Amino acid sequence: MANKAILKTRKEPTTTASGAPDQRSRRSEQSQHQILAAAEVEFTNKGLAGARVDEIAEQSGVNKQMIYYYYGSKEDLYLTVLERAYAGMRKSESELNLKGLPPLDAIRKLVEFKFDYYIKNPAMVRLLAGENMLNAQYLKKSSRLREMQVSLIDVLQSVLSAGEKQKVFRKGIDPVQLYFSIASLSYFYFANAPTLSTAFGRNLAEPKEQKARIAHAVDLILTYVRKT
Amino acid sequence: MANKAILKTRKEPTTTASGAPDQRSRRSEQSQHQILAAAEVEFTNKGLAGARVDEIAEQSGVNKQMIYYYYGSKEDLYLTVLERAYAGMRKSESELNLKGLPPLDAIRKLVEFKFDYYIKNPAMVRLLAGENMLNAQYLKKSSRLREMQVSLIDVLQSVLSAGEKQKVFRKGIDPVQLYFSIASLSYFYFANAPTLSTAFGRNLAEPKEQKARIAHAVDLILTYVRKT
Amino acid sequence: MANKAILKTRKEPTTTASGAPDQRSRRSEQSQHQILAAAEVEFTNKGLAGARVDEIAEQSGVNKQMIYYYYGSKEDLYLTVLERAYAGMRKSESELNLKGLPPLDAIRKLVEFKFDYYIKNPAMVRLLAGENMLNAQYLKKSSRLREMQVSLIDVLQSVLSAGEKQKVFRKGIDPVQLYFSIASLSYFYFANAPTLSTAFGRNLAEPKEQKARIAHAVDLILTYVRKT
Amino acid sequence: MANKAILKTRKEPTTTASGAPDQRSRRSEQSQHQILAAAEVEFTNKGLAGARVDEIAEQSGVNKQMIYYYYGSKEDLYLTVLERAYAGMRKSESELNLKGLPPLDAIRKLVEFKFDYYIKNPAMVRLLAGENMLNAQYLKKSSRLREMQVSLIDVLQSVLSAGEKQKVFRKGIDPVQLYFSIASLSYFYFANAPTLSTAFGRNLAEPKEQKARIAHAVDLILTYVRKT
DNA sequence: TATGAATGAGCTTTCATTCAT
DNA sequence: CATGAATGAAAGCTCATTCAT
Repeated sequence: MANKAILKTRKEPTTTASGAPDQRSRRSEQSQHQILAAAEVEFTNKGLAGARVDEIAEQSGVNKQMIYYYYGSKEDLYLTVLERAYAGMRKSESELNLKGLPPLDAIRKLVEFKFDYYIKNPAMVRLLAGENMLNAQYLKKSSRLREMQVSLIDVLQSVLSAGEKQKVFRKGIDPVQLYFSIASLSYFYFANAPTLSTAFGRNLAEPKEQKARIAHAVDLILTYVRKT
Repeated sequence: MANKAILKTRKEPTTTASGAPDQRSRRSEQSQHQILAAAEVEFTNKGLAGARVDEIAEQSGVNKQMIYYYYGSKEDLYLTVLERAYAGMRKSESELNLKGLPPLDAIRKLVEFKFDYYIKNPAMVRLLAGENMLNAQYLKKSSRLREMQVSLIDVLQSVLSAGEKQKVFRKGIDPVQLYFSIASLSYFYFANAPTLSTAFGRNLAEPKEQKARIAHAVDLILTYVRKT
Repeated sequence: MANKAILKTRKEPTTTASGAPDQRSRRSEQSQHQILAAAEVEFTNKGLAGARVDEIAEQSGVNKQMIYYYYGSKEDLYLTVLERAYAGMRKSESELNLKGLPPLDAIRKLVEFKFDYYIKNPAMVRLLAGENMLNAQYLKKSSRLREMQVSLIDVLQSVLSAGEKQKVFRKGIDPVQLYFSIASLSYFYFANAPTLSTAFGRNLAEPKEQKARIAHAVDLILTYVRKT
Repeated sequence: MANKAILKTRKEPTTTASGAPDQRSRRSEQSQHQILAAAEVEFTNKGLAGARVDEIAEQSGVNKQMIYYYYGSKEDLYLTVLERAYAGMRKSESELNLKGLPPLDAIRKLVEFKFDYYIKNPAMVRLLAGENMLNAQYLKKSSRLREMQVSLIDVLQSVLSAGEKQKVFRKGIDPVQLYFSIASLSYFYFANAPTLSTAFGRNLAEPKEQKARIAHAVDLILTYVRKT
């Protein structure tokens, strides 16, 4: 538990040391970074229950005890990995700048961005899947995670309003429902690639398959929002 | 491993005993059924790695050894649970009878069915999520699972052709892409309900939310297929 | 434990039913025989600790419970196998009829018999090895086994006396020591064949190797007893 | 399996640390040594199948997990015990220095050495017996064991040649056959002491019995090699 | 900070034995 | 006599965590 560890010995990870870090903290930062990198791989591949602390230690090249020194427990380490993954995604979303685009282009870009993000960050899909298997209990537990806004809804609302005003979009589109749909189309493809590839005898990881899928999704969404 | 167990002493589960089962086999069947029921709950809630054989034994009210007697190993039991879940879903799909309906109604029914199935069989979503985390390795391993056809594609193809002929559907819709989209919309909603509910501060498990979601999904898909 | 079982439900094995056995006892006898045959193989191959009751049941084609019905416990079954093996060997020894032969021929025959017996009854060697690993505890426990005389010592004594009288043997040969030596030469070769074959890169199970070995042993022993 | 463990996390036992071992490795070495000592007793007394890891842990006074930490598995631990026992015996054999002795003395010394070694290393006999029950499978598996030469054959060959040249030995003695005979006489006596003591009502472990036995064996072998 | 060693609870699985029919 | 089902103790092994330096 995160709480337990904090009450005991958990060192605040030296993520953003103000001023110039000396040699010691630089080495420390490197260790922490290596642990996180290995942990992300391990948790991503095997989930929280399936992940092994020994494996993370070995893969990171760092002594096992250091994991406890820096992160307190396996669960806390998992939480840190999860927080960073969410933070990275939120950051990318916030850098999208859809508002400046023509509404149709904005929607297209959003759909493509969603697919793109999972292609470039496959860990995210699996971390989400794992966290959902755990009923989002770590997401709920983390104050840092709870603070992260899903800013896209507001942006989407703006885009929809603009599109409506410009008479290119139909009226009354619920931004949350639309966002869910866009999220569904992108997430599902990557999260279920293993079973789908097996059941359909196609390799969904191939770029060609991915492009066709994205094109279809864009088509589907744009057809929906467009004023007929 | 299924193979290992079969090579040893695994009893063939008495699924379909020809003729009237006597008292003994009836009790045996009951034990097997109780094990399966408890196993489904456990694997669904915690995944393969997180599931505990002890817990399955306790919840099923059956001696732990019986699990090994009937199913050989934890992995084999998981595989059996997975096979049954898939079989149940395929069976439901095969009973859909979409071909007799007007094309638009058929598509609507298919979308609603997908949502409905997950509402009534929440285990399926989580088993799929878990199996995808394991890269579909058990799906690949099982010959029974590999044989199960995804019959819906053919049906969907027929419906699309009919709709096209009747000039109610647009031309050139890829049935697989459309099926993926329908599957995405339904699966995502349930698989990601925990994180979505947390992040959006809404309880997606509420019937009202579900109905709104289904309506949106139907709208999205029908708008797409309809000839404009 | 044999004692425990006898106090409870152990059926006296129907080994020698006086008069004509009816159908029931014939089937019973067959079951018992099949169990014993499979048990001998299992205990011979794996020793008492390594043997599996399940395996004996499967190999014998008899229900596992029958093993307990007839023999009480795994240990009792082992004891029965051991007793029968010893009895068979003692019987063969008693049928040797060395006394009628010229002393030198008698000794030669004894040596050859010892080798021969292990060739034809390889189980005996391994049962002896196993029982020695257990510090002969079952041999000690069994009254039937304790009663079995090693009649060969008396015979050997007679042969040595005769040889001495006929001036073909040296004087003062200790029959027990000589017997031990003969037993050593034969037993060792078979009991240690696996490690010897491996360490020396020769296959001691080959007839040619065996014949050479027997010839040497005969030579060794006869050279010893002969009057010079 | 040795391989499996090595592929995983088995620590290389710190047998010969170059340089001065610090306190930490000294404690580690002690733990490893205690485990080995207890394991030798357990495997010697009960064989591989009968031995209990719990018992080894308890007798060694070391946490059970340490056994897996240092040796990987029960089988690997057994293999290590076996390797060490063989290595010790081969080392003693190599230190015999028979070549400098008069041929008859050399043979006598060899016979006495064989008996002596088993008297001083009773574990060896039982480990050999156990390994033979397992068809020498660990002996075969171990590359270290396969490399250990049975140097005595060469030495024996030299001695026999010298004896022949000096006209004290008969011609044409096969060194391997002679070695087998010497090995038989010594091994059998100790390996079968439990059953022999029981069957003959004598306690073969008594020094007096042992001395008489050795004298007989020496007599037997020397009579054989001597030129008449 | 860093490391190897150690711990104890708990995990999956095995096995001899017994029950109930 | 015979059978499949059931039992409980214990086996080998794993794993997150902590100790000691």
